[in-house]
Amino acid sequence: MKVREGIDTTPRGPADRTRRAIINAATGVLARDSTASLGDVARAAGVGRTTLHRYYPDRATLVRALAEEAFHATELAIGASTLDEGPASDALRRLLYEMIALGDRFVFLLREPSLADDPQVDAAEARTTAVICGLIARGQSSGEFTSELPAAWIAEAVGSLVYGAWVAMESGTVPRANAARFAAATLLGGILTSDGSGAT
Amino acid sequence: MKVREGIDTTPRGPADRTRRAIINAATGVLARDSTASLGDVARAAGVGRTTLHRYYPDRATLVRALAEEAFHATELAIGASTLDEGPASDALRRLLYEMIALGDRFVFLLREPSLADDPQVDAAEARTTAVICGLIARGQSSGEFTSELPAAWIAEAVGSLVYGAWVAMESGTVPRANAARFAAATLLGGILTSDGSGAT
DNA sequence: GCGAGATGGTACACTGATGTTCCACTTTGG
DNA sequence: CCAAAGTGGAACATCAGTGTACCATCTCGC
Repeated sequence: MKVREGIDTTPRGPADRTRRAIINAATGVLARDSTASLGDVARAAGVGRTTLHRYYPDRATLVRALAEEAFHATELAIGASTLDEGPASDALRRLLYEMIALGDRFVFLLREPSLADDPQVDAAEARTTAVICGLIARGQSSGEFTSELPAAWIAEAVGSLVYGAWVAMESGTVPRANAARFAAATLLGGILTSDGSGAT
Repeated sequence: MKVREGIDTTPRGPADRTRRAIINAATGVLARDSTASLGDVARAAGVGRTTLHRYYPDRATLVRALAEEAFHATELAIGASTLDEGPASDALRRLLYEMIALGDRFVFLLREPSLADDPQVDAAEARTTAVICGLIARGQSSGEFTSELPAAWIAEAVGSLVYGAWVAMESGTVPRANAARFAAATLLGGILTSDGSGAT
């Protein structure tokens, strides 16, 4: 039917609308419970299980499509953060905002067990990790970021905090509007007060 | 057979040794892949599937036992951190070390889907969260920790970074010996250099 | 109105995990 | 040495999720 799918977002008819609905709902459901049945997914998408299978014959096919979509969105988010421009700390802040805005789509990638040692996924993950590590390294060599922590760890911390922010939003611990700001403040400045220690 | 189990760690016979082996192996396997079959768990424990069922008739029973064990270990870790003593920042550092040392057992709690809305688990989680929030609040009112971030968010960040440290260790990104130190440095001080910005 | 496309529901076969039963074997303690 | 406890394997019934086939219905654009 179509040449490529998932790359351009123009809906081309009712079928594409359904496909979108499935992708979105499935990402949401599976991000929250990776053991959800396809029936659950179909119901969440407001679609019959038959229809779901018509678009994605396999569970594996569906998961793969979701992963590609999620990775694509992640790469867009990274692109939108213009990591090469301006101070590294500002760039990192932009990145956190964009990644947290990904919501479901980022968390799904972390939580879906079948993606754990998929070579395709590993490659995509390595690509995005490399970009983030590049930003960290830039910040380190410019003196903005500490060099006492390895860039790879900091990149991992970015992911963890984005995940933590999602969980906090999900559970209502933190309002959506504040999550990104909190995460950025924590990562960049830590939680210690600048002056050091406790005056009464 | 026994009055209570899991509370005191004295092995009372070969049966208890087996029980330990199952608990440990199961925690490790399920923390890494929550969809692992009971056959996988049994094999990892070096035990027949029959024996596994003899100790834990249900998968649900097994998971519950693992969760109780993990929570117990977490509470021990919190206790060992003596959160009430000394500067809050030191206490928090101790907590991070202890929690990261939990390894599998903490991660299992986060990753097992069936624990998601178990009331029993929620209650236990609320208890530990409250203790951690208490520590954060102490640090905030003493002026050690910033008051611009809600304590609940910081508590969430603690969990996220512990998780991130585990992932980093697991993937070999960070050596086990450094993980806790990195996580503590990140949380407390952030990644910005103290002087502010980039001199060449 | 009508045919093409899209959908939902029912029914069915299949599969893998699960939980149980039974039995033979090994180890342990007395 | 012997009984009791502990174990592993095979065999089995069950079940939920999965994937497929078929058909009735609905809604478009023409």
